[in-house]
Amino acid sequence: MTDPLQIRFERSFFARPATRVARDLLGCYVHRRIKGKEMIGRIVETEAYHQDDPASHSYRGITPRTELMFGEAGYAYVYFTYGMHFCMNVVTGAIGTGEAVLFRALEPVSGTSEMFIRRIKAKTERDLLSGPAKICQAFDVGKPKHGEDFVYAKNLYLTQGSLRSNEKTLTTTRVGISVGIEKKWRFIIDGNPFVSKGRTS
DNA sequence: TGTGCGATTACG
DNA sequence: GTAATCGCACAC
Repeated sequence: MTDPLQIRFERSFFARPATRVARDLLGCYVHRRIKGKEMIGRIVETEAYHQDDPASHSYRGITPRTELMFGEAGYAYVYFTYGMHFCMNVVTGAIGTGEAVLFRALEPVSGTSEMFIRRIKAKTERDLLSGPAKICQAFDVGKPKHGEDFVYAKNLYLTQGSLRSNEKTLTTTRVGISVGIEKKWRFIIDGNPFVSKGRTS
């Protein structure tokens, strides 16, 4: 397993079509620090959402909930569903387009004992981050406690990484992205090795 | 103001 | 297979 490089992304990385960002995020790292304890997960499955996809929240245009998806790329779009679960996206694309990439599964890299604290029902490491709502539970990402929107920005971030195509991981049997088109799910195995990215701020 | 259902998870 | 559980979007 590759060590996290701790190189952050520039906003321009996210200001591209969701399908591209979803692919390029595979192998990258999600960091979450709570009270000095850091948790890291490696992205092994993503899902791209955009305005033309009936399954996307942005399909019906700008609403109070989806306003974020139409805004500036790089912000976290976190939504609540089934009355109990939160799921996290990163907003992509140009301002005015309703796009985002959902973090569907991560491979635990470090801070697993901290993850188990919040993932009460997880029995194995594989259970920790193998689903979009599990990621939010493990990382304690959900409704802002005091009514703020972006309180997590300082402690939740992404860093660059890479991935060998068709690599098997702890949490998934298939590494890749999926794109929803008219409620039919197309799963795309990532076949393109990542080019190295220059250092960013 | 009412209602149907969801980008899910866990358990039987 | 299905309960849990509530906010959102749209119908009325």
